Amino acid sequence: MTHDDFAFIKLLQSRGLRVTPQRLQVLDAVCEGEGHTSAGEVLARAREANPAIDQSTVYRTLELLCKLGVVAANLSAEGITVYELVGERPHHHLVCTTCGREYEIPDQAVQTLMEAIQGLYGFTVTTHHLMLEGLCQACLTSEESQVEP
Amino acid sequence: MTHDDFAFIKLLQSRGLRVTPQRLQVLDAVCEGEGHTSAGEVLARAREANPAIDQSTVYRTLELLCKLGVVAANLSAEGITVYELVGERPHHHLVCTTCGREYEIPDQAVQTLMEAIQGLYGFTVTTHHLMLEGLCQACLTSEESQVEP
DNA sequence: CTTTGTGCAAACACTTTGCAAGTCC
DNA sequence: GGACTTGCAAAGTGTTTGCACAAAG
Repeated sequence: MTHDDFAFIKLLQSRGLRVTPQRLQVLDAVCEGEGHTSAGEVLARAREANPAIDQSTVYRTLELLCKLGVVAANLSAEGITVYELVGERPHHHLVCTTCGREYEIPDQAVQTLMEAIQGLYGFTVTTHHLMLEGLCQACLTSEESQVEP
Repeated sequence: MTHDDFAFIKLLQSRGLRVTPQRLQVLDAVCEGEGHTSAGEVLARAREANPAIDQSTVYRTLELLCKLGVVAANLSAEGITVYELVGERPHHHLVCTTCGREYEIPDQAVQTLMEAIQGLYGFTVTTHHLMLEGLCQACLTSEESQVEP
């Protein structure tokens, strides 16, 4: 997924925020990443464009992007915060623990679970993004076909 | 939920591991916590019994307890690792973001989701414990009844 | 020119590690 | 006694903060 610099610039301006090269570089860096990107990866990627950019700028900018609703923050299974562009539709991710690939799944299946929880327990789930770990089909079949050592 | 010191001692012995006061204290500390307990809380609680116990001992013991299958580690929404005693049945947690209370829900509803994911995407989810954030019924009604400031 | 944002450096919280001394069996 | 554990202290992550200088509007 790619983003729209122009829309982002207008968004910043509409809030009275400054348009700086660093902000554009951080947003670019998040976009370059497929799926979820850690702050460290964003920093590394942003430094390709601007070697002088500081980690604190990256963290502050990511926080800003979250507040603006441009990116979303989530916890990875290792406990570090990962970021991704906010798309049009809500969705969730399946992360393969073997190959590391990420698969997007639509919200509807999960929505059913959330509604069931609401109905049964009167609990309104506000977690809008799940990252489920597991084994993807490709890794599963290749694992079955070989004898474990 | 409480635990069985005797069973734990036998488990340690059966593996050729030493039974030390620290190990019992850490297990006690995990048990004293309702629901999920962070390593820091375990340390604090264990120090009530043994002020000299070290943080590294707590971390090492928690790791051991996980390996033995006595406790399970999970990530909290804030990204810190939390521990809980392994109960008989698989279950999941609803954590209220307002009052902090935790509610246990049985595995079956969630299991349906996992099976649906398996069927639709061929992805085998290995995440066996979910912590969903949200608003519990009590907090929801008290929030509705008062005007937001 | 004023306000906002950046880089720098230091501090932070949580967790892990190496090693000598202590403890369990 | 010998192997396993602990405490201590230090280092390692990932993240946050205070502040002077730089840059945007």
